[in-house]
Amino acid sequence: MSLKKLAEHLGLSPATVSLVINRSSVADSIPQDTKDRIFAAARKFKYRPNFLARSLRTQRSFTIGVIVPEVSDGYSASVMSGVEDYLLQEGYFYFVASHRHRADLIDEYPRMFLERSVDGLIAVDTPWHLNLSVPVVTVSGHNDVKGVTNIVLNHHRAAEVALKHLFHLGHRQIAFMKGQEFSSDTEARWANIARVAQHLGLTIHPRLVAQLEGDSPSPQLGYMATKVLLASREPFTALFAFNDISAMGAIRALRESGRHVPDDVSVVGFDDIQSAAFQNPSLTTVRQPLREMGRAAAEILLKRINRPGSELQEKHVVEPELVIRETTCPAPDGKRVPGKQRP
Amino acid sequence: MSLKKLAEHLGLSPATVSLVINRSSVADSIPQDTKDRIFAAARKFKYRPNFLARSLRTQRSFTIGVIVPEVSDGYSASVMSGVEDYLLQEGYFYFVASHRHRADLIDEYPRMFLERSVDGLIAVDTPWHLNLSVPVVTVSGHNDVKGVTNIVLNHHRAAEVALKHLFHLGHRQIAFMKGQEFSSDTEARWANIARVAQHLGLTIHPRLVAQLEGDSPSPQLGYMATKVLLASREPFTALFAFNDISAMGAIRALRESGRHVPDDVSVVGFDDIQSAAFQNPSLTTVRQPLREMGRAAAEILLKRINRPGSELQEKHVVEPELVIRETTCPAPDGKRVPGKQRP
DNA sequence: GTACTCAACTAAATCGCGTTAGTAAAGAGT
DNA sequence: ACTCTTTACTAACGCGATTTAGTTGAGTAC
Repeated sequence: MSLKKLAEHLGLSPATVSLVINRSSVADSIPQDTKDRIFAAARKFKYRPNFLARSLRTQRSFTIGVIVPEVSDGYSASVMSGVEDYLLQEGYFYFVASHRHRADLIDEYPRMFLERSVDGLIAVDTPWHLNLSVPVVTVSGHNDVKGVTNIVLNHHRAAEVALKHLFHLGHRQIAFMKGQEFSSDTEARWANIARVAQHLGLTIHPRLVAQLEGDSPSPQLGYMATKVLLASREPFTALFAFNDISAMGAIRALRESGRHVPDDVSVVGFDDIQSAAFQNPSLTTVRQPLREMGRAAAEILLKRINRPGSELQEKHVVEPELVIRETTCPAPDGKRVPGKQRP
Repeated sequence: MSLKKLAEHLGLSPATVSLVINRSSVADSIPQDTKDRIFAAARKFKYRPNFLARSLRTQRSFTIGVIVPEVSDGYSASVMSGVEDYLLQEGYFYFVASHRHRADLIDEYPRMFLERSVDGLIAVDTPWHLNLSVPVVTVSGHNDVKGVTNIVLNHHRAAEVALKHLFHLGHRQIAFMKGQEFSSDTEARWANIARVAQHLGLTIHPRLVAQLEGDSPSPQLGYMATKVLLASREPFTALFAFNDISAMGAIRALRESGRHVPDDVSVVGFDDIQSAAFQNPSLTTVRQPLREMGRAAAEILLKRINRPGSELQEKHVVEPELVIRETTCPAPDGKRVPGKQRP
């Protein structure tokens, strides 16, 4: 059912029908009963305007593109969930594409999105350097491209709550995991850990810093990184993992080496993915409000699309939250800071 | 950059440029050097045909709609990953929408997809009854709508491998979880469990069947269902959970009640999601090839879109696989079937 | 009676492309 | 010299809407 046929059936011109259906102010002078007739016919024939045609004409597709490392990864999926929540509610749809860390795809997909006339783009945990003709919002990462809004965690606070927690439990020999270089969070996270450690008077032993190796996040990466840590024979009583997934692998490696979690080694994760609470022992972790970050990304993007004039918000900072569960406890050697430990 | 401008710049008509770029056979008579000029100019101006216009004209959008219960749920996300894999490779893009079990959205989203001229639809774990004007493929579930292809697990085999495993380990008092009614898998799964149990001579005690209650899959649901099971005081030595997520909750509930997994109670999950392998103890589970199911869905859908004449494949069955890990062991009461136990 | 206003519409252009039917010019055949 | 083919294109319509700049007829003012 097209506008033209509907108009023909009504004995009106397509123009009139279009104006009425879109509630244009030009249609103000059209009498109510004509309008009613039009609406009635539209309902009767289940008329739905063709989005392609409308988008072609108006140059607005009400579609946005989302690029993520991998849809099935819990991090991306949680962010997407928030993005979707807001977009659908506002009548927008979205395309998704997973680049799987392939540089060519990271370049290509945004172009393909533009080819398909998206009104804007959201990039999740993806290094960004392009300057496109549509608004772009990135989630996570330290992107300094002019003109893109960045939704980012307060990394300083995240490092602070985690390290202070461990510090107050008496931990002094703390091992760390560094994320892969391609993750846009890696750098900011690490810089802040270093800063907070210094502030607390903690020294980070270089042999207690393990590098996560591998493309797709999997417990396996944390497992292997922890094996390296253990092989160095440098003692540690706590481990701050890069994320919950790698923490799971780490716990397994620790356990295989005969260490008990948390009695021998405390472990702190990052993200607070769903299953973190149901690990055994349940995971102490720094929660990132991923859904909220996705929602914020979508909201800010639509704002920028619909008010092109307004000044650009370069950063939107969200706050982490320490979720204390069962993988952390006082350090075994008893170097407790008097009066400061928490139960 | 549009066709028209490109043509103008070349001193040719848009028709010619279009024919050449689309490698139409009508362009056979056009000399190679003209073609070269056209391609060179297209590259120079980075000409990309406008998808909206092309789709409007050809009535093919190279876009498909995917409807899932919730993108951030691992099950949907894994299937989507497979779907995406195939679609992008074939030059298709896709919309996603999560219905979150709201009946109105399950109705509305497919309509909105059609409004946006998708060439086909994939529904993941979603009850289906509509008969649409485009090809539809559903993943999982027992949909008997004429004209839709259904990608489905061999549920009989799934029940068989799980129950035989437990049976051969000596388990006779086995507890079960039934999925929520809205999950399209629930019925087929349960029917087959009953069938296999009967075949093995196992009786299913009605008080050892717990119902999962709640919309979004979460360990919490399994936790609560297991609490109910325990409250019945009916003894059991094994538990077949509805999925891995609920198995995680179940293990916690069992542990809280003082039971040890697997020594007191063996647990079998379903799906084999990523974190199943990294639970402690790691989860024995019936693996569903979710990615492959997604890929198959996409592949079959595109086949149906591109060969509208070909006869309809109503079902595509995929095989489950038992992954034996650490949550199952011989039954404590020693009712082993001689010569049949596996280590 | 003329000019002006207003209500109720509509014609026509446009968005960017695909496609069919056709045309003009050159060459080939007789 | 005439017809026929072939080559190398192009005009024009349509896809399904939106939107601007009118048009028409009735009513009102003077």
